[in-house]
Order: sequence, then C-alpha cells, then structure tokens
Amino acid sequence: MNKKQNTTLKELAKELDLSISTVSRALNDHQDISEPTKERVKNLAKKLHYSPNLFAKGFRSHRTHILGVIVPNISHYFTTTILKGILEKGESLGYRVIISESKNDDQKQSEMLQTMLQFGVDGILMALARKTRSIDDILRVGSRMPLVLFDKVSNKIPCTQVVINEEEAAYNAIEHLINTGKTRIAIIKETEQSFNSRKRFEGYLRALKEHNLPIDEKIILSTEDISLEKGKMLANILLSLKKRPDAIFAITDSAAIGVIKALHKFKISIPNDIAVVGFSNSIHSTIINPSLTTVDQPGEKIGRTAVKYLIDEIENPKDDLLTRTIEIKTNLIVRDSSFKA
Amino acid sequence: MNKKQNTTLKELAKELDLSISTVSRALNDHQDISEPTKERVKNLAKKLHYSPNLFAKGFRSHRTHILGVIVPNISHYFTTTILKGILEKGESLGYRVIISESKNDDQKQSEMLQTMLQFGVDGILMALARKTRSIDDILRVGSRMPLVLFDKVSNKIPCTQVVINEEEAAYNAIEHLINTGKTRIAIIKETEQSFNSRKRFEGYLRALKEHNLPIDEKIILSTEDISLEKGKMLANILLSLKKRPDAIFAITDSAAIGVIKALHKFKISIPNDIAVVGFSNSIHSTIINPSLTTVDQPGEKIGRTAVKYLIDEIENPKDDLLTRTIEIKTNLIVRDSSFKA
DNA sequence: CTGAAAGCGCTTACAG
DNA sequence: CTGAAAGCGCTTACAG
Repeated sequence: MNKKQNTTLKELAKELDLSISTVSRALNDHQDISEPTKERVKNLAKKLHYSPNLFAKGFRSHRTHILGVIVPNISHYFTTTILKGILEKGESLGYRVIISESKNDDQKQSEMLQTMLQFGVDGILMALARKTRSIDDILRVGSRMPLVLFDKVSNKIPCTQVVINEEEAAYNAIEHLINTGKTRIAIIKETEQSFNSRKRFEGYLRALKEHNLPIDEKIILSTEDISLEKGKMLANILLSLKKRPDAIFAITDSAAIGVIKALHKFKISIPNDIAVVGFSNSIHSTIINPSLTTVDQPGEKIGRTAVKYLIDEIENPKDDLLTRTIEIKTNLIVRDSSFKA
Repeated sequence: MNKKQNTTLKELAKELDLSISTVSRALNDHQDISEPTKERVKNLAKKLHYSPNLFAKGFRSHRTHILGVIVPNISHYFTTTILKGILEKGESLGYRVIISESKNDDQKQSEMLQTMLQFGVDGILMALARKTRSIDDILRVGSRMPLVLFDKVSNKIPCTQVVINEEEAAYNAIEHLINTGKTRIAIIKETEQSFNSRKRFEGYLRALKEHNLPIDEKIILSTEDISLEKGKMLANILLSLKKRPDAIFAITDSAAIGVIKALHKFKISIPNDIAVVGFSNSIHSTIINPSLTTVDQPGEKIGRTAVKYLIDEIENPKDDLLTRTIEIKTNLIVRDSSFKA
C-alpha cells in the first residue's frame, strides 16, 4: 500500500524556514505569533493538507479525546438510539467514540474496561452487563478516570448514573390502564432483581395500592430472560387462570409482543378483553397489530445527557467521586393495544 | 477526580533496579532476557496492574490498532449486525473500533474521514452515504491507508468492496414467486440508481426474461426515499391498476411491510391474491402478520469479512491498490407472505 | 516575536 | 544478558 506519510510540523517548518515551535504556535493561534507569520503558516498547512497527529498530541497532553462506550448488545434498537445521542453530542464536543459490546458477559466486560484503559480513553460510558459480579474492576476504573453509567446501572458503584424515571413510568402505565377501567392487571417482569425490573415493579405496586386495587401474586409473573417467546409462554399461563387478568403489563416490548401473539391465538379481543402495555417504544410497536401502548424512552437524550456529564467530569476534574443519579422523563404512548378511540 | 496515574515502565524499572529497556524487553518476552529477570518483571507488573500505554506504543510504531468505521445510520438493524461482526472479529485480532455516523450526509462523511485520519486509525471501513458526490476525499484517504467498503459501495473507488450477491438474491426471490404460480410481479425500487437498487432490479429483469414473462412498466415503481410509508403509497397505486399484480417485490423490508399494511386495508388475501416479498430479513419480518418472505443478508459475516480483508491489507501492505469485490451469499427465507404451507 | 530543548511512554539498533 | 540513547510528533516553559 502506497502509504504516503502525513505532513508534519517538521516539514512545514523546513519549508517555511521557521522553527517547529513557531509553526506549532502559529497553528494554535498563540498570541505571541505575528499575524503575517500565522498567515504564511496556515496557508501552507492548508495547501499540504496538514492535519495534526492527534495521537502525538494526545500522548503529550495525556488527553486522547477518545471516549469508551461499553454496551451489552449493540443490536438493540434502544441501545442504538442512545449511541446516536452519544456520538452526536460527543463529536460536537470534539470527542471520538470507541464502542464495544460486553454481550452481557461479566468477563468480557472487564476485558473491555482494561483495553479501554490501555487505549487511554479520557472517560468511559457504560451500561452494565446483566450479571455483573466483579464490581471490583469497575470500581478500579472509576477511581482512575471519569465513569458514567446509563440505563443498566447499580447503586453499588459511586459515579454519575443516567437513567429514566423507571418507577414513575411504570406507575403511569398502570394508572392509564386503571383509568380505562381495568382492575385486574398482571405484570410480567424479570426474576432477577435488575435495577430496571425492580423499579418498574415498584411503580406497578404503588399504582395498585394508591388506587386501592388488590395485589394478587397469581398474576405477578417472572422470567429469567425476558423475551418474545417468554411473553407468549407467560401469557398462556395467565389465560389458564380461573380469574384471568383484564390487562397485562410487560416490562419489555418484546415480551408484550409475545403476549399479543398469544392472545391472537386464543382470539381474545385486545384491548376489550385484555389490554396490553409494553415498555420501550421499540420499532416493533407500530408494526404489530394492534399497535402497542408502551413507554417511550428517549434514547438519544439519555445518550446526550450521559456524554455531557462525562465530558464535564473530564474537563473539570473534581477531587471526589460524584455519586448522583440523573433521571430522564419518559412518556406513555397510548396506542390500540390499550385504548381504541 | 482522583486520577491515579497508570504504572509506567519507568516506575517498574526503578522499583526493580533495572533499566527501562530491560523491563520493556522482559514484558515483550524478548529472547535476550533471562528467565529469572522476566519472572521478576512480570510479577511486579502484575502486582502493580501495569498495562502498557498503547498510545505511546502506537505513537512510536505508527500503528494505533484502531479501525475507523463510518456508516450512514447506526440504528438500522442490518447495520448493527454488520457492526457486531466488525467488533467481534476486529477485537479478536487485537483492534479497537471507532464508529461514526455519516447520516447519509456527504459533508459529514468527509469530515469523519478527516478526523479518522487525524486520530491515526490504521484503516477504514465504510458504507457510503446515499448521495456521495465528493469521491475526491475518499480517494485521497484510500491512497493513504487501507480502505474497505461494504454494503453501500461504488465501483468508482478502487479498493476492496464487500457486498452481497444483490442481483442473484433478487433473481432468486422473483423465481420463487414464479414457482408459486405468480406471473404478474410488481417491483418497488429506488428512483436513484444506487448500487444496491440497480443490482436488485437487474435480478428482477433477468428472472422475468428467463421465465418468458412480460415486463410491464406499469408495475415497475420507484421512489426517492424507500420507506414503510412509501410502500403503502405505492401499493395503493398498484391496487388501483386495471390489471393488478399478483405479487409485489419490494427491495426493502420496510417498504414490503408498508405494502402488507396497505393490502390489509383492502382486505386482500396474502399470499393468495397478492404475495409479498421483501429484502433484508429485518427483525420486523416475523412481527408482521403474515410473516414476511425476505432475503436474509448475513450482516455479521459481511462485517467479519470486511474487517478481515482490511486487517490483512494493514498487516501485509501491498504496493498497489487492490480493486476487488467480494460477494457474500444470501438466502431467501420463505414465510407466510408468499407461500402458505 | 522566535527558537532550542525537554519531555510525554514506549521500542529498538547499537554497544558493551 | 543488560543499558544508554535516539526518536516517534507534538507542546510549552525558558531564554533571548
């Protein structure tokens, strides 16, 4: 490969018969340099397509202007919207973004953290892998450089965390169902007590309590790995009950869609017999019939917010770790699966 | 922020009372170093969590082990599967990946190329933005470092290109429809002559010709920006024809889903009255009812292949630009929208 | 207003 | 088997 070298300061200096220092300063608009010199330097730089070797720059200044991002799965639509926000905001603030997948694997996650460190990223943005045990590695990284968690977080890690108002979002979803006249509302959640699942369940419980509805363990279902298939399965279980629910709240859209598919099979009218509400406003929610009522999570905003806090911590270092949680508001999108106009 | 410095070779050397050179060589398993010394060095390195500053390393060796990836839109499912392949294969070969979105914007794309260059990436993987005019910038980059295009490519750019067998895939899709007894097959394609749209259209034409079916301009529809909405719109046009088609091939899944939604409105039986075939095997294709027959594009394989060729060009530099096209095979996934068992 | 020199953390040809 | 020294491309305190 005919790898032409990039132009360097040295070459510019030689060509202009100036010192490297002067050229460097001229390009950085240093006050000490005269206008005419700046002109000359900049013109040649443009002509030769000079662009600074950011690697050398970063190496010198201990700042790479690279951010590391670790997410469990890059193919989840919600994740891509967060990444969009991170890329957009990050780039507009002069940072490049290295993205990596943990595949929900603890081990992989630690490895990624390690290489990110080695690559000298200025800070790390991360959504935790599902079963994160070795908090140690994360804590170590957090003590060395700015770290911001988003979406999948943990209060065991002292750092800035950007999440949605999970509890309130679930509360609003349930309240909407109650307002449409539903009184026996089932929930499909995760077995494992992830931050997200726990909060959504809390919202569910609070809504029932505040509206004086009974809480029935029979219609509180849990699954290890929540998915479309599991949604179908658990819907079948709910349909086999003597006292069927009149609404089903699934804490993910994929499970909710599984529920709808199961209800279709039994010719159950949605939402009249049983209403369905999901969570995420995934792209499927308008493809499925009836269209799915669901909680819209503003992914891009989460991304932009997370990166904004991270860069702030990078550029204005504080002495102590900031433990704070930023909540992003969600909206319930009412569609045909819960309310037909 | 309590930014503890990373351990450096210097510190290790001091602690062990060795020179920096020796420590460096010991860690790299250089043959000149004695076993006991290697042991001592490695043990201390482990204890102090030493990890080499890859920035310094890369800076010295002119190799960053970072790859740049530019895609039009990170939220497309197909794109994320390619990225998955790139990340997985790239990481397994010791490379980190910087991802950026061009948003189908020519200008943005050039900027991204420029910053990638500045960050000293070792090579670039790219799917072209829709309306790429300024080939110049791309050619300049291509002459400076390994460049591999995938999915959205152009034969005006001399480099390795990884694509799917677009023409053959479309041919197979149409032949499948013909085999199920369809004789009047409409196509929905892009107005603009993108590589992908053009190839798929060629496959469509060849299939009709080889099966001695007439080609009717009335059922060859084009749209500027192919989308679900446009699929609906164009399906309506097809339904208003005196001689309706008995099958519709849309060159994207989203348009195909729009078609299905439109057919639903008119209570048209799918596939009996009109069959529908899409292209991509997007995640929607099993959510929609009836499930969509479509061409599966193996995204991860495309990603892995592209990154493999790129890294090969990085590690085994050739003197001249390689112009070659690698075709990845696709599979037609037959579902209910074209054939009910 | 401009330049010579040190140094960021590492590797490696050269010397011993 | 080990070390001193140069150098990757840049910035910046120090000198003039």
